[in-house]
Amino acid sequence: MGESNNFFKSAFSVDNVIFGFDDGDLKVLLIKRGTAPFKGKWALPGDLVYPNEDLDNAAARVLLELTGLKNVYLEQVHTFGAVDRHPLGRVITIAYYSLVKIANFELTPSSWASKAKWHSISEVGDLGFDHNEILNACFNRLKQRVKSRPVGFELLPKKFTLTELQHLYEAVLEIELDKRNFRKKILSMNLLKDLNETQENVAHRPARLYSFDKVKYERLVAEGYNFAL
Amino acid sequence: MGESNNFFKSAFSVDNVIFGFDDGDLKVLLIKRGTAPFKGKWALPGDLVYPNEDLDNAAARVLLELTGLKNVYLEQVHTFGAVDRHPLGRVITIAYYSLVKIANFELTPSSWASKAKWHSISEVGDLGFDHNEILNACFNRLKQRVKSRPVGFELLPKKFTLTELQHLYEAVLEIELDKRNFRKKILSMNLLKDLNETQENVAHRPARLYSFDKVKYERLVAEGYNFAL
DNA sequence: TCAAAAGTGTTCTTATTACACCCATGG
DNA sequence: CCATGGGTGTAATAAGAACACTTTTGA
Repeated sequence: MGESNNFFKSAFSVDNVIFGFDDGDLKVLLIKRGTAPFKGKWALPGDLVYPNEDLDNAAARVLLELTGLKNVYLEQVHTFGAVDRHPLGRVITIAYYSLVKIANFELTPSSWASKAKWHSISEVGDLGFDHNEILNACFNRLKQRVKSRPVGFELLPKKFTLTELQHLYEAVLEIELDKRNFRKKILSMNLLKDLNETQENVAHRPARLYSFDKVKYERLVAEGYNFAL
Repeated sequence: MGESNNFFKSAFSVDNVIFGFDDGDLKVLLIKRGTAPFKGKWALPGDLVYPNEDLDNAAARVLLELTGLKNVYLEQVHTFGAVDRHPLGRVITIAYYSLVKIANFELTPSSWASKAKWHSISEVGDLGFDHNEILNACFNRLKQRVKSRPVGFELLPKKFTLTELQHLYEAVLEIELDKRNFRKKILSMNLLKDLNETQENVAHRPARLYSFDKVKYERLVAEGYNFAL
Protein backbone atom coordinates (compact mmCIF):
# COMPACT_ATOMS: atom_id res chain seq x y z
CA MET A 1 0.00 0.00 0.00
CA GLY A 2 1.41 3.36 -1.01
CA GLU A 3 2.39 5.98 1.53
CA SER A 4 -0.44 8.30 0.56
CA ASN A 5 -3.03 5.66 1.35
CA ASN A 6 -1.85 5.64 4.92
CA PHE A 7 -3.77 8.84 5.43
CA PHE A 8 -6.88 6.72 5.16
CA LYS A 9 -5.85 4.01 7.61
CA SER A 10 -7.19 6.02 10.48
CA ALA A 11 -10.59 6.28 12.07
CA PHE A 12 -12.37 8.82 14.16
CA SER A 13 -14.70 8.46 17.03
CA VAL A 14 -16.67 10.59 19.43
CA ASP A 15 -16.68 10.20 23.18
CA ASN A 16 -19.40 11.74 25.25
CA VAL A 17 -19.10 12.76 28.87
CA ILE A 18 -22.69 12.62 30.05
CA PHE A 19 -23.22 14.71 33.15
CA GLY A 20 -26.14 14.45 35.50
CA PHE A 21 -26.96 16.01 38.85
CA ASP A 22 -28.59 14.02 41.61
CA ASP A 23 -28.56 13.97 45.35
CA GLY A 24 -26.47 17.13 45.51
CA ASP A 25 -23.75 15.47 43.52
CA LEU A 26 -22.42 15.83 39.99
CA LYS A 27 -22.46 12.46 38.21
CA VAL A 28 -20.99 11.02 35.03
CA LEU A 29 -22.47 8.15 33.09
CA LEU A 30 -19.84 5.48 32.46
CA ILE A 31 -20.04 2.14 30.75
CA LYS A 32 -18.32 -1.05 31.70
CA ARG A 33 -16.66 -2.26 28.54
CA GLY A 34 -17.93 -5.62 27.31
CA THR A 35 -15.30 -6.06 24.61
CA ALA A 36 -11.59 -5.61 24.16
CA PRO A 37 -9.68 -3.40 24.45
CA PHE A 38 -10.05 -2.53 28.12
CA LYS A 39 -12.74 -5.20 28.57
CA GLY A 40 -14.15 -4.97 32.06
CA LYS A 41 -12.90 -1.43 32.62
CA TRP A 42 -15.08 1.62 33.01
CA ALA A 43 -14.92 4.04 30.12
CA LEU A 44 -16.77 6.89 28.48
CA PRO A 45 -19.56 6.05 26.08
CA GLY A 46 -18.45 6.63 22.51
CA ASP A 47 -18.48 5.20 19.02
CA LEU A 48 -16.86 5.50 15.64
CA VAL A 49 -18.30 8.26 13.51
CA TYR A 50 -20.26 6.90 10.57
CA PRO A 51 -18.92 7.85 7.15
CA ASN A 52 -21.93 9.99 6.33
CA GLU A 53 -22.58 11.38 9.76
CA ASP A 54 -21.72 14.81 11.13
CA LEU A 55 -19.75 14.92 14.36
CA ASP A 56 -22.46 16.46 16.50
CA ASN A 57 -24.90 13.86 15.23
CA ALA A 58 -22.55 11.07 16.19
CA ALA A 59 -22.27 12.40 19.73
CA ALA A 60 -26.04 12.81 19.92
CA ARG A 61 -26.49 9.25 18.64
CA VAL A 62 -24.23 7.84 21.34
CA LEU A 63 -26.34 9.63 23.90
CA LEU A 64 -29.59 8.52 22.34
CA GLU A 65 -28.57 4.87 22.22
CA LEU A 66 -27.63 4.90 25.85
CA THR A 67 -30.40 7.01 27.33
CA GLY A 68 -33.17 7.34 24.77
CA LEU A 69 -32.87 11.12 25.11
CA LYS A 70 -32.98 13.65 22.27
CA ASN A 71 -32.57 17.41 22.15
CA VAL A 72 -30.07 17.44 24.91
CA TYR A 73 -27.44 20.08 25.57
CA LEU A 74 -24.28 18.94 23.81
CA GLU A 75 -20.99 20.73 23.41
CA GLN A 76 -17.81 19.78 21.62
CA VAL A 77 -14.76 20.24 23.84
CA HIS A 78 -11.51 18.95 22.42
CA THR A 79 -10.05 16.42 20.03
CA PHE A 80 -7.61 13.84 21.29
CA GLY A 81 -5.32 12.34 18.73
CA ALA A 82 -2.13 11.05 20.30
CA VAL A 83 -0.68 8.48 17.94
CA ASP A 84 -0.77 5.71 20.54
CA ARG A 85 -4.01 6.58 22.32
CA HIS A 86 -5.86 3.56 20.96
CA PRO A 87 -4.21 0.15 21.18
CA LEU A 88 -5.75 -1.10 17.91
CA GLY A 89 -4.72 1.67 15.56
CA ARG A 90 -4.86 5.36 14.94
CA VAL A 91 -8.15 6.59 16.25
CA ILE A 92 -8.66 10.24 16.96
CA THR A 93 -11.58 11.05 19.12
CA ILE A 94 -13.66 14.18 19.37
CA ALA A 95 -14.80 14.72 22.94
CA TYR A 96 -18.22 16.10 23.81
CA TYR A 97 -20.13 16.56 26.98
CA SER A 98 -23.90 16.44 27.48
CA LEU A 99 -26.07 17.70 30.28
CA VAL A 100 -29.09 15.58 31.12
CA LYS A 101 -31.90 15.66 33.63
CA ILE A 102 -30.99 12.52 35.45
CA ALA A 103 -34.45 11.35 36.48
CA ASN A 104 -35.89 11.49 32.97
CA PHE A 105 -34.88 8.08 31.68
CA GLU A 106 -33.88 4.48 32.12
CA LEU A 107 -30.44 3.31 31.13
CA THR A 108 -30.30 1.02 28.12
CA PRO A 109 -26.72 -0.17 27.81
CA SER A 110 -25.82 -0.58 24.18
CA SER A 111 -23.81 -3.12 22.25
CA TRP A 112 -20.37 -1.99 23.33
CA ALA A 113 -21.35 -1.86 26.96
CA SER A 114 -22.25 -4.60 29.35
CA LYS A 115 -23.34 -2.13 31.95
CA ALA A 116 -23.90 1.59 32.36
CA LYS A 117 -23.82 3.37 35.68
CA TRP A 118 -23.77 6.84 37.15
CA HIS A 119 -20.57 7.64 39.03
CA SER A 120 -20.03 10.60 41.29
CA ILE A 121 -17.46 12.81 39.66
CA SER A 122 -15.33 12.57 42.78
CA GLU A 123 -15.36 8.79 42.70
CA VAL A 124 -14.36 8.05 39.15
CA GLY A 125 -11.45 5.65 39.13
CA ASP A 126 -9.00 4.66 36.46
CA LEU A 127 -10.76 4.60 33.08
CA GLY A 128 -9.80 2.88 29.84
CA PHE A 129 -7.95 4.65 27.02
CA ASP A 130 -7.16 8.31 27.77
CA HIS A 131 -10.64 8.76 29.16
CA ASN A 132 -9.56 10.29 32.47
CA GLU A 133 -7.91 13.06 30.53
CA ILE A 134 -11.02 13.50 28.39
CA LEU A 135 -13.26 13.58 31.42
CA ASN A 136 -11.09 16.22 33.00
CA ALA A 137 -11.13 18.40 29.93
CA CYS A 138 -14.91 18.20 29.80
CA PHE A 139 -15.34 18.86 33.49
CA ASN A 140 -13.12 21.92 33.22
CA ARG A 141 -15.08 23.16 30.26
CA LEU A 142 -18.31 22.69 32.15
CA LYS A 143 -16.96 24.67 35.11
CA GLN A 144 -16.09 27.50 32.81
CA ARG A 145 -19.36 27.33 30.88
CA VAL A 146 -21.60 27.28 33.89
CA LYS A 147 -20.25 30.69 34.89
CA SER A 148 -20.88 32.33 31.54
CA ARG A 149 -23.99 30.61 30.20
CA PRO A 150 -27.15 29.41 31.88
CA VAL A 151 -26.43 25.76 31.11
CA GLY A 152 -26.79 24.61 34.70
CA PHE A 153 -30.54 24.47 34.27
CA GLU A 154 -30.10 21.61 31.80
CA LEU A 155 -29.15 19.45 34.76
CA LEU A 156 -32.19 20.32 36.88
CA PRO A 157 -35.83 19.36 36.52
CA LYS A 158 -38.06 22.04 34.98
CA LYS A 159 -39.19 23.12 38.43
CA PHE A 160 -36.49 23.58 41.02
CA THR A 161 -35.78 25.37 44.25
CA LEU A 162 -33.10 27.99 44.73
CA THR A 163 -31.28 25.70 47.10
CA GLU A 164 -31.15 22.96 44.48
CA LEU A 165 -29.75 25.47 42.02
CA GLN A 166 -27.16 26.60 44.54
CA HIS A 167 -26.13 23.03 45.27
CA LEU A 168 -25.74 22.42 41.56
CA TYR A 169 -23.36 25.34 41.23
CA GLU A 170 -21.47 24.22 44.29
CA ALA A 171 -21.08 20.72 42.90
CA VAL A 172 -19.94 21.87 39.48
CA LEU A 173 -17.60 24.60 40.67
CA GLU A 174 -16.41 22.65 43.71
CA ILE A 175 -16.77 25.66 45.96
CA GLU A 176 -19.20 26.81 48.64
CA LEU A 177 -21.49 29.75 48.01
CA ASP A 178 -23.19 32.11 50.41
CA LYS A 179 -26.93 31.50 50.41
CA ARG A 180 -28.04 35.11 50.59
CA ASN A 181 -25.56 36.41 48.08
CA PHE A 182 -26.33 33.59 45.66
CA ARG A 183 -30.07 34.28 45.80
CA LYS A 184 -29.62 38.00 45.48
CA LYS A 185 -27.50 37.57 42.38
CA ILE A 186 -29.51 34.90 40.59
CA LEU A 187 -32.82 36.65 41.26
CA SER A 188 -31.45 40.01 40.17
CA MET A 189 -30.97 38.58 36.68
CA ASN A 190 -34.73 38.23 36.34
CA LEU A 191 -34.37 35.00 34.41
CA LEU A 192 -36.24 32.82 36.87
CA LYS A 193 -40.00 32.55 36.87
CA ASP A 194 -41.45 32.28 40.35
CA LEU A 195 -44.07 29.58 39.83
CA ASN A 196 -45.96 30.41 43.03
CA GLU A 197 -45.79 26.76 43.92
CA THR A 198 -44.02 25.11 46.79
CA GLN A 199 -42.57 21.74 47.59
CA GLU A 200 -44.89 19.20 49.15
CA ASN A 201 -44.32 16.61 51.86
CA VAL A 202 -41.01 17.88 53.06
CA ALA A 203 -40.20 17.83 56.76
CA HIS A 204 -39.34 21.50 56.85
CA ARG A 205 -40.63 24.77 55.51
CA PRO A 206 -41.44 24.03 51.85
CA ALA A 207 -39.34 25.89 49.30
CA ARG A 208 -40.72 27.95 46.44
CA LEU A 209 -40.37 26.47 42.97
CA TYR A 210 -38.85 28.33 40.04
CA SER A 211 -38.29 27.66 36.37
CA PHE A 212 -35.76 29.13 33.98
CA ASP A 213 -37.23 31.55 31.45
CA LYS A 214 -35.40 30.50 28.33
CA VAL A 215 -37.46 32.66 25.99
CA LYS A 216 -36.63 35.76 27.99
CA TYR A 217 -32.97 34.78 28.14
CA GLU A 218 -32.78 34.42 24.38
CA ARG A 219 -34.45 37.75 23.86
CA LEU A 220 -31.91 39.40 26.17
CA VAL A 221 -29.01 37.67 24.43
CA ALA A 222 -30.18 39.05 21.11
CA GLU A 223 -29.92 42.50 22.71
CA GLY A 224 -26.37 41.82 23.84
CA TYR A 225 -26.99 40.43 27.32
CA ASN A 226 -24.29 38.32 28.90
CA PHE A 227 -25.10 35.81 31.61
CA ALA A 228 -22.48 35.78 34.34
CA LEU A 229 -22.69 34.11 37.70
CA MET B 1 -14.98 -2.90 0.03
CA GLY B 2 -16.99 -3.88 3.07
CA GLU B 3 -19.04 -1.42 5.06
CA SER B 4 -16.70 -1.51 8.03
CA ASN B 5 -13.80 -0.42 5.86
CA ASN B 6 -15.62 2.79 5.11
CA PHE B 7 -14.59 3.98 8.51
CA PHE B 8 -11.11 4.20 7.10
CA LYS B 9 -11.96 6.10 3.93
CA SER B 10 -11.64 9.38 5.74
CA ALA B 11 -8.72 11.67 6.43
CA PHE B 12 -7.97 14.33 8.96
CA SER B 13 -6.21 17.59 8.64
CA VAL B 14 -5.25 20.53 10.76
CA ASP B 15 -5.88 24.15 9.87
CA ASN B 16 -3.99 26.88 11.61
CA VAL B 17 -5.18 30.43 12.05
CA ILE B 18 -1.93 32.35 12.45
CA PHE B 19 -2.47 35.67 14.15
CA GLY B 20 -0.06 38.56 14.13
CA PHE B 21 -0.25 42.14 15.35
CA ASP B 22 1.20 44.99 13.35
CA ASP B 23 0.48 48.61 12.81
CA GLY B 24 -2.22 48.62 15.44
CA ASP B 25 -4.11 45.95 13.59
CA LEU B 26 -4.77 42.26 14.15
CA LYS B 27 -3.68 40.23 11.13
CA VAL B 28 -4.16 36.68 9.87
CA LEU B 29 -1.77 34.84 7.64
CA LEU B 30 -3.59 33.41 4.62
CA ILE B 31 -2.35 31.47 1.64
CA LYS B 32 -3.50 31.73 -1.92
CA ARG B 33 -4.22 28.20 -2.97
CA GLY B 34 -2.05 26.96 -5.82
CA THR B 35 -3.96 23.71 -6.36
CA ALA B 36 -7.54 22.52 -6.59
CA PRO B 37 -9.91 22.58 -4.85
CA PHE B 38 -10.42 26.32 -4.43
CA LYS B 39 -7.37 27.08 -6.56
CA GLY B 40 -6.71 30.81 -6.55
CA LYS B 41 -8.78 31.42 -3.43
CA TRP B 42 -7.43 32.56 -0.10
CA ALA B 43 -7.54 29.94 2.61
CA LEU B 44 -6.07 29.02 5.96
CA PRO B 45 -2.77 27.19 6.00
CA GLY B 46 -3.29 23.54 6.85
CA ASP B 47 -2.28 20.04 5.91
CA LEU B 48 -3.24 16.43 6.37
CA VAL B 49 -2.05 14.90 9.62
CA TYR B 50 0.68 12.34 9.06
CA PRO B 51 -0.15 8.80 10.18
CA ASN B 52 2.42 8.87 12.97
CA GLU B 53 2.08 12.48 13.97
CA ASP B 54 0.27 13.95 16.96
CA LEU B 55 -2.26 16.67 16.25
CA ASP B 56 -0.40 19.47 17.98
CA ASN B 57 2.74 18.52 16.08
CA ALA B 58 0.90 18.68 12.79
CA ALA B 59 -0.32 22.19 13.56
CA ALA B 60 3.17 23.23 14.64
CA ARG B 61 4.60 21.76 11.45
CA VAL B 62 2.23 23.75 9.27
CA LEU B 63 3.37 26.87 11.06
CA LEU B 64 7.04 25.94 10.82
CA GLU B 65 6.85 25.27 7.08
CA LEU B 66 5.24 28.60 6.45
CA THR B 67 7.17 30.82 8.82
CA GLY B 68 10.25 28.97 10.03
CA LEU B 69 9.07 29.59 13.61
CA LYS B 70 9.19 27.08 16.46
CA ASN B 71 8.02 27.23 20.06
CA VAL B 72 5.08 29.39 19.23
CA TYR B 73 1.86 29.70 21.21
CA LEU B 74 -0.57 27.20 19.75
CA GLU B 75 -4.05 26.27 20.91
CA GLN B 76 -6.55 23.77 19.61
CA VAL B 77 -9.98 25.31 19.18
CA HIS B 78 -12.56 23.13 17.50
CA THR B 79 -12.96 20.24 15.09
CA PHE B 80 -14.98 20.72 11.95
CA GLY B 81 -16.37 17.59 10.40
CA ALA B 82 -19.45 18.31 8.32
CA VAL B 83 -19.82 15.46 5.85
CA ASP B 84 -19.63 17.74 2.82
CA ARG B 85 -17.08 20.26 4.04
CA HIS B 86 -14.39 19.05 1.66
CA PRO B 87 -15.26 18.56 -2.02
CA LEU B 88 -12.90 15.60 -2.49
CA GLY B 89 -14.02 13.35 0.35
CA ARG B 90 -14.56 13.14 4.04
CA VAL B 91 -11.92 15.25 5.68
CA ILE B 92 -12.28 16.24 9.28
CA THR B 93 -10.17 19.18 10.27
CA ILE B 94 -8.89 20.17 13.67
CA ALA B 95 -8.59 23.94 13.95
CA TYR B 96 -5.78 25.64 15.82
CA TYR B 97 -4.64 29.18 16.19
CA SER B 98 -1.11 30.45 16.74
CA LEU B 99 0.18 33.77 17.99
CA VAL B 100 3.37 35.04 16.39
CA LYS B 101 5.55 38.09 16.65
CA ILE B 102 5.01 39.36 13.17
CA ALA B 103 8.37 41.02 12.56
CA ASN B 104 10.39 37.93 13.46
CA PHE B 105 10.42 36.13 10.13
CA GLU B 106 10.17 36.01 6.39
CA LEU B 107 7.30 34.21 4.72
CA THR B 108 8.25 31.04 2.86
CA PRO B 109 5.13 29.84 1.07
CA SER B 110 5.07 26.08 0.96
CA SER B 111 4.03 23.50 -1.59
CA TRP B 112 0.27 23.92 -1.26
CA ALA B 113 0.48 27.70 -1.46
CA SER B 114 1.47 29.96 -4.31
CA LYS B 115 1.48 32.95 -2.02
CA ALA B 116 1.14 33.82 1.64
CA LYS B 117 0.06 37.21 2.89
CA TRP B 118 -1.01 38.95 6.06
CA HIS B 119 -4.60 40.16 5.97
CA SER B 120 -6.19 42.52 8.44
CA ILE B 121 -8.82 40.59 10.32
CA SER B 122 -11.40 43.13 9.25
CA GLU B 123 -10.53 42.73 5.58
CA VAL B 124 -10.65 38.97 5.18
CA GLY B 125 -12.93 38.10 2.29
CA ASP B 126 -14.55 34.89 1.22
CA LEU B 127 -12.23 31.98 1.95
CA GLY B 128 -12.15 28.45 0.53
CA PHE B 129 -13.76 25.48 2.28
CA ASP B 130 -15.45 26.39 5.60
CA HIS B 131 -12.48 28.53 6.53
CA ASN B 132 -14.46 31.66 7.34
CA GLU B 133 -16.28 29.66 9.97
CA ILE B 134 -12.99 28.30 11.30
CA LEU B 135 -11.44 31.74 11.39
CA ASN B 136 -14.40 33.05 13.33
CA ALA B 137 -14.22 30.28 15.88
CA CYS B 138 -10.53 30.95 16.43
CA PHE B 139 -10.98 34.69 16.65
CA ASN B 140 -13.70 34.25 19.23
CA ARG B 141 -11.52 31.90 21.22
CA LEU B 142 -8.67 34.39 21.12
CA LYS B 143 -10.96 37.16 22.38
CA GLN B 144 -11.97 34.99 25.27
CA ARG B 145 -8.43 33.81 25.99
CA VAL B 146 -6.84 37.21 25.97
CA LYS B 147 -9.06 38.20 28.88
CA SER B 148 -8.15 35.24 31.06
CA ARG B 149 -4.54 34.44 30.14
CA PRO B 150 -1.59 36.65 29.35
CA VAL B 151 -1.35 35.41 25.77
CA GLY B 152 -1.44 38.87 24.25
CA PHE B 153 2.26 39.23 24.88
CA GLU B 154 2.92 36.47 22.34
CA LEU B 155 1.91 38.95 19.66
CA LEU B 156 4.22 41.75 20.78
CA PRO B 157 7.99 42.09 20.60
CA LYS B 158 9.83 41.34 23.85
CA LYS B 159 10.04 45.04 24.66
CA PHE B 160 6.86 47.00 24.23
CA THR B 161 5.17 50.15 25.42
CA LEU B 162 1.95 50.28 27.39
CA THR B 163 0.25 52.00 24.49
CA GLU B 164 1.21 49.16 22.14
CA LEU B 165 -0.20 46.71 24.65
CA GLN B 166 -3.39 48.69 24.94
CA HIS B 167 -3.78 48.86 21.17
CA LEU B 168 -3.30 45.12 20.99
CA TYR B 169 -6.14 44.55 23.43
CA GLU B 170 -8.30 47.01 21.57
CA ALA B 171 -7.66 45.26 18.27
CA VAL B 172 -8.34 41.80 19.63
CA LEU B 173 -11.40 42.70 21.68
CA GLU B 174 -12.70 45.21 19.14
CA ILE B 175 -13.44 47.75 21.85
CA GLU B 176 -11.88 50.98 23.07
CA LEU B 177 -10.18 51.13 26.43
CA ASP B 178 -9.52 54.04 28.75
CA LYS B 179 -5.81 54.78 28.87
CA ARG B 180 -5.55 55.52 32.58
CA ASN B 181 -7.73 52.65 33.69
CA PHE B 182 -5.92 50.24 31.42
CA ARG B 183 -2.52 51.23 32.78
CA LYS B 184 -3.67 51.17 36.36
CA LYS B 185 -5.02 47.65 35.93
CA ILE B 186 -2.18 46.12 33.98
CA LEU B 187 0.49 47.64 36.23
CA SER B 188 -1.32 46.58 39.39
CA MET B 189 -0.83 42.95 38.35
CA ASN B 190 2.92 43.41 38.78
CA LEU B 191 3.63 41.17 35.83
CA LEU B 192 5.42 43.75 33.74
CA LYS B 193 9.09 44.55 34.19
CA ASP B 194 9.88 48.21 33.74
CA LEU B 195 13.06 48.04 31.67
CA ASN B 196 14.07 51.63 32.40
CA GLU B 197 14.52 52.13 28.71
CA THR B 198 12.61 54.37 26.38
CA GLN B 199 11.79 54.54 22.72
CA GLU B 200 14.28 56.34 20.49
CA ASN B 201 13.75 58.59 17.52
CA VAL B 202 10.07 59.14 17.94
CA ALA B 203 8.61 62.53 17.23
CA HIS B 204 6.95 62.78 20.62
CA ARG B 205 7.72 62.05 24.21
CA PRO B 206 9.37 58.60 24.16
CA ALA B 207 7.48 55.86 25.93
CA ARG B 208 8.94 53.58 28.58
CA LEU B 209 9.56 49.99 27.53
CA TYR B 210 8.28 46.99 29.45
CA SER B 211 8.58 43.24 29.17
CA PHE B 212 6.30 40.50 30.43
CA ASP B 213 7.66 38.60 33.41
CA LYS B 214 6.74 35.06 32.45
CA VAL B 215 8.70 33.44 35.27
CA LYS B 216 6.86 35.49 37.85
CA TYR B 217 3.54 34.75 36.18
CA GLU B 218 4.14 31.04 36.30
CA ARG B 219 5.12 31.19 39.94
CA LEU B 220 1.91 33.03 40.75
CA VAL B 221 -0.18 30.56 38.74
CA ALA B 222 1.28 27.72 40.76
CA GLU B 223 -0.01 29.54 43.86
CA GLY B 224 -3.49 29.82 42.38
CA TYR B 225 -3.27 33.20 40.68
CA ASN B 226 -5.69 33.97 37.89
CA PHE B 227 -4.89 36.54 35.23
CA ALA B 228 -7.90 38.63 34.30
CA LEU B 229 -7.98 41.79 32.29
C1' DT C 1 6.79 76.67 18.55
C1' DC C 2 4.05 73.07 16.99
C1' DA C 3 2.38 68.39 16.59
C1' DA C 4 2.10 64.02 18.55
C1' DA C 5 1.83 60.69 21.84
C1' DA C 6 3.27 59.77 26.98
C1' DG C 7 2.21 59.98 31.46
C1' DT C 8 -0.48 60.72 35.68
C1' DG C 9 -5.10 60.85 40.29
C1' DT C 10 -9.37 61.55 42.04
C1' DT C 11 -14.24 61.04 42.44
C1' DC C 12 -18.35 58.52 41.72
C1' DT C 13 -20.81 54.47 41.04
C1' DT C 14 -21.48 49.70 41.18
C1' DA C 15 -20.57 45.06 42.57
C1' DT C 16 -18.98 41.87 46.08
C1' DT C 17 -18.48 40.17 50.53
C1' DA C 18 -19.53 39.03 55.23
C1' DC C 19 -22.78 37.91 58.38
C1' DA C 20 -27.45 35.87 62.00
C1' DC C 21 -32.01 35.24 62.96
C1' DC C 22 -36.98 33.88 62.39
C1' DC C 23 -40.28 30.80 59.62
C1' DA C 24 -43.03 26.78 58.06
C1' DT C 25 -43.52 22.09 57.88
C1' DG C 26 -43.60 16.88 59.15
C1' DG C 27 -42.66 13.68 62.42
C1' DC D 1 -41.94 20.62 70.55
C1' DC D 2 -38.12 19.47 67.93
C1' DA D 3 -35.37 18.95 63.78
C1' DT D 4 -34.75 20.48 59.25
C1' DG D 5 -33.96 23.39 55.71
C1' DG D 6 -36.34 28.04 53.81
C1' DG D 7 -36.14 32.65 53.60
C1' DT D 8 -34.61 37.49 54.40
C1' DG D 9 -31.34 42.77 54.71
C1' DT D 10 -27.66 45.77 55.77
C1' DA D 11 -23.14 47.61 56.24
C1' DA D 12 -18.29 47.49 54.76
C1' DT D 13 -15.11 46.88 51.19
C1' DA D 14 -13.38 46.47 46.67
C1' DA D 15 -13.57 47.04 41.84
C1' DG D 16 -14.75 49.60 37.77
C1' DA D 17 -15.89 53.82 35.17
C1' DA D 18 -15.49 58.54 33.96
C1' DC D 19 -12.70 62.20 33.17
C1' DA D 20 -8.34 66.56 31.52
C1' DC D 21 -4.17 68.40 31.80
C1' DT D 22 1.06 68.55 31.72
C1' DT D 23 5.37 66.50 29.71
C1' DT D 24 8.86 65.24 26.37
C1' DT D 25 10.52 64.74 22.07
C1' DG D 26 11.55 65.57 16.77
C1' DA D 27 10.56 68.29 13.09
